[in-house]
Amino acid sequence: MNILAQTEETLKQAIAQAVLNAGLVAEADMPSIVLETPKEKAHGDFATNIAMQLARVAKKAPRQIAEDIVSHLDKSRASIQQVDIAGPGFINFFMKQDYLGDIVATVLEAGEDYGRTNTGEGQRVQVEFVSVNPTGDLHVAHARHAAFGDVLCNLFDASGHKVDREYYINDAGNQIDNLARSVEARYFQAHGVDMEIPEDGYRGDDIIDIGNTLYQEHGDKWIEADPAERLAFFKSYGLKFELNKLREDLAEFRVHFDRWFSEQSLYDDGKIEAALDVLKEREYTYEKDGAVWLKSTEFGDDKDRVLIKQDGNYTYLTPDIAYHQYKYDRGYDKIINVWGGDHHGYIPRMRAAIQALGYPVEKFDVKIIQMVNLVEKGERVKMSKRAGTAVSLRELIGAAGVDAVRYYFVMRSNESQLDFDVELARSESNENPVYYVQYAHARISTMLKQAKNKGFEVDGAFDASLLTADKELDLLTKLGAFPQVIAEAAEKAAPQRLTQYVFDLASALHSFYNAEKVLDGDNLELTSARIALMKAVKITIANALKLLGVRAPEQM
RNA sequence: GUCCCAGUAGCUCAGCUGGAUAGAGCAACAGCCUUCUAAGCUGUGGGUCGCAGGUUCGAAUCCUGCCUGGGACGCCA
Repeated sequence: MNILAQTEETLKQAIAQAVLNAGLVAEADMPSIVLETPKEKAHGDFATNIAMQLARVAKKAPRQIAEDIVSHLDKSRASIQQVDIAGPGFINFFMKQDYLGDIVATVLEAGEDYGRTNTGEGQRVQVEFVSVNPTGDLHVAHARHAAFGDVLCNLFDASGHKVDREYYINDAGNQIDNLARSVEARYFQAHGVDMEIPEDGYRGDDIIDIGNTLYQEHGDKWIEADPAERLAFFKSYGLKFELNKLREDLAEFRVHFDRWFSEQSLYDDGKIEAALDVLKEREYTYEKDGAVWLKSTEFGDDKDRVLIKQDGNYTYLTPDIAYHQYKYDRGYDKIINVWGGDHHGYIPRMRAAIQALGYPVEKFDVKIIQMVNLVEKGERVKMSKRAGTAVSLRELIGAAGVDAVRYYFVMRSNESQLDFDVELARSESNENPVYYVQYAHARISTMLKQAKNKGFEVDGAFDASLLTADKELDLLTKLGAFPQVIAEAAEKAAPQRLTQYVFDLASALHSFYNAEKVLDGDNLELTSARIALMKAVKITIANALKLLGVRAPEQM
């Protein structure tokens, strides 16, 4: 439990009690008390708008209500120093100076656990993300998915959820046959035969690699082989090759999955049949034009969807329904999919399918990641995966580094399109906020080293009440907010809150650094307190960066 | 035509459950290193929050309509 939240809770209770004592409203009609931290210092440490909220019910002017509340407030209860009424009816609270005093000790004691909360109450969350077809390289847009999904999972974990990260491998559809035929063409090309890549084939460099590797390992063996046998082998070979590459690239990007789930396994284990049986039993399917349809319109979809095509094959949707049934059967409290903006139209039919299966659709949620446009010299670069002109994740990492790429992609709202300027990400300059934050961490490291070298007590007792300078109070307030930032970022699935926070914290640190001297031989008491403060800031920045999957360097 | 996302400072973007004078970075301008890392700090200028209505004590935020840009509307995946 963190200090700030406790203080706020006590304060809220005191306010609620005052409202009741003033007879403004019946207990049943009591609105929830909202506390905010004002931007202006003149508006106190906390403020509430409760008087305005009550204006209607109590049929009184907000300022009058505010006065009633204040006169019934038990100031002794919550470290309140002073209360003001301001503006249209805000009640501003100025806290006793030491209300922030325990924060440093709390942070130091919690260490790398500082910031963790249990707001998730152990709920089990499953997050499926990336899930790129194993037919080519991960490119820029996938990097955004990977960074977002991974940080989201970290946030869930840090806020008391139990998370499973899952990658759905599309290893059963047409595209895998296309992969096999593309590999075949590259294999023959490696042999010197000018076989063309099929129309729907993949033209990425990775396929050339596969063809060459295959040719080196197997020589001419497959040239004269039975075509069906050859394709079957090339399919499984290509799949393995691609999956390994995906795994390695993601690992390098510091993204790991708890489970790689094979679409093919849904066929092999009869899960698709089972799901179809349920849909049929519940009478949400019908036959028309030689195909089997799902009555998704009964659940708000624009039109019904085909489950089994005229040719007897499943559409993409069908195994995916079985997959989601299986997710539900595993007992998750939340099932989250991270999809690209171009798939948003897929959401209504998936929701419909879940309801048709008889499962609670509230558990299902989709986070949409909008497009990434690559920008070079101010102009958008057209990318095409099929044509092989997309910039791969690997190239991106090579150019800008994992830290910068991850930070950059999580910095903005996932729902906004993003222009990614390669040169900007590449530039190790002040345009890159990740360096700014890392620098703050490294700066503290250096200070602490200096402190040791100069013989200051680094791990001793300290008196936090000496931390009264503006910049210190600013740091303390920000430190105290960290657990709440994590909880809110998780709840709203908004990792950009975390980058924003850690940037602000770094900013406060730099500002403090330039305003005050930490190591002061003439004031050992204050020095001890400030060293403790620095350690707390360092821990908090490191914890935040860890959630972002960004390194916290000791020196730069 | 229907649906989704976006439109906020010159540029890139934040903006919480509706709150007080709408923020940050970059760019521009003016300062700060014999002192713990100047990859930093301090200050200045810069805004009809796309447009028009509505809801209310109060709207960048919620509702409706419209405009602009992007995306999606398949028995592809």
